[in-house]
Amino acid sequence: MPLSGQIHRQLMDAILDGTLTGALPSERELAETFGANRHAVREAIKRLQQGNLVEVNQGGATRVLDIPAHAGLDLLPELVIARGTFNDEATVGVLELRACIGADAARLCAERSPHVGAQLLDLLPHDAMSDAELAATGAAYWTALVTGTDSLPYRLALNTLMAGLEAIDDSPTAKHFMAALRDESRRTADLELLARAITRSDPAAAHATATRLLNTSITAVRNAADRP
Amino acid sequence: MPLSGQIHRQLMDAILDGTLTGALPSERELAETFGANRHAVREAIKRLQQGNLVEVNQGGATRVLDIPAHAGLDLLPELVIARGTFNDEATVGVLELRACIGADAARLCAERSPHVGAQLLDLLPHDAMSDAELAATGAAYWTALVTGTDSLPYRLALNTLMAGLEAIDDSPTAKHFMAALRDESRRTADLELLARAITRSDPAAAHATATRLLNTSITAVRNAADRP
DNA sequence: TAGGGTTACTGGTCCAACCAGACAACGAGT
DNA sequence: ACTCGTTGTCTGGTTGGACCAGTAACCCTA
Repeated sequence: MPLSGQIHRQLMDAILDGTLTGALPSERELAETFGANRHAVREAIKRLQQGNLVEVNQGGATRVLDIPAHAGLDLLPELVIARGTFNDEATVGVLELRACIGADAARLCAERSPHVGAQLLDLLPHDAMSDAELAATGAAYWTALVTGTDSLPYRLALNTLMAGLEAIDDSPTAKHFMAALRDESRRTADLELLARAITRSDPAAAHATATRLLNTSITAVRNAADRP
Repeated sequence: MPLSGQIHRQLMDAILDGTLTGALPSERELAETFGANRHAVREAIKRLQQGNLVEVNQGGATRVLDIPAHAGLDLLPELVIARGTFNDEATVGVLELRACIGADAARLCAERSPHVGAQLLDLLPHDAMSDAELAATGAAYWTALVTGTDSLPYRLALNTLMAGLEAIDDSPTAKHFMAALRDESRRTADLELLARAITRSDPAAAHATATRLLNTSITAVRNAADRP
């Protein structure tokens, strides 16, 4: 990993930990403590700034912002694996958000792009698939569905949420989450039902089926989290 | 605006225009064409990288990524005012997303934090309010409601969506959008109904009321867009 | 013609300055 | 003793030039 990337990560972790609050040390100081050049530090800070984690003032100090009040959804991947360990609460939140948006996307897709239903039928999982293939097929399924909404914001929201969920892979403490998501990808019956609802332009059925499908994972994960 | 910020903006615009595709010119070239130092260019590119707009490879070229496939929701502000002029289609998408998430947040808030209802009653608009006060009160209302979901992801989603809608301010071609959003903030009756549904822990009513409230703005905006 | 090595390009890092804005400490005037 | 302006020193912003570290294309050889 490039040096500026390492610095970015360490600063990010410190901010999410709460280790780093208020005013950051000066760029010159940070450069010295990290044993790096000031430019490397600046590039790291530029990325934090882009993520609305810090506020930079020429002449004044760079300050850490209140995360819940200022950060955007692109923080999800960091949140899910914050503090080095897996963060159950945040991940359930991501799944809830996904259920809400996914169901609405299904509705819009049924309204606007019924022809996508046929594509979705080609993206149903088989029993013979490996875990990796399963994940890829699942991602392709939802990508196609969301593309059918004809709405770039929905598409971007899917990207952001999937990035958040992919962060789970990096954490060994999250096996039950992975398992629950795999189980969801294997629910061929519901996935097919959803595809057919879209094909026949039935927004209400699409919404209902998607809600059921996506909420099942949430309860599965909740149960697994309670008895680990 | 800092120089690196200007460069960032120009590159971003060129990417969203489709003017800039495939491989970017080298950092040294860009520095020369912008009449700036290479470090300034690098900082701009670091921000593009953080937004998943470009892919940087040491030794190889920096390439523009496929935006719908890779960018995240934090791109919304840029999207709404892309190409210098206002982008109706994207903005309607943002409103739809907001309606979907806002209604779900209302449901969760009613389930988990009924006490927030009282706060919301204090954040109802008065007739005497100026446009700025109205906007501030509206923002505070939804912030309090989303905080009641006890879910950081929902909070971050709100931040991202509000950032997208605030970008409208910068565009003079979007008066009808501004007007529609102001009208929404003035719908005291529905806002109060929603607050009371939350107070009495009635998720279904909260969801329904929020949906009605938020969808009204969408149709209002659609009508205004058709007859400008 | 197929292979490998050289070379010219890419981004990554460093150093050492200097510019520009903010802010606090200090001293003159009241 | 208090107020207010000046000034010094801190902050981030920008510059130039140099070198390291990869990639990829090119050319020369077997």
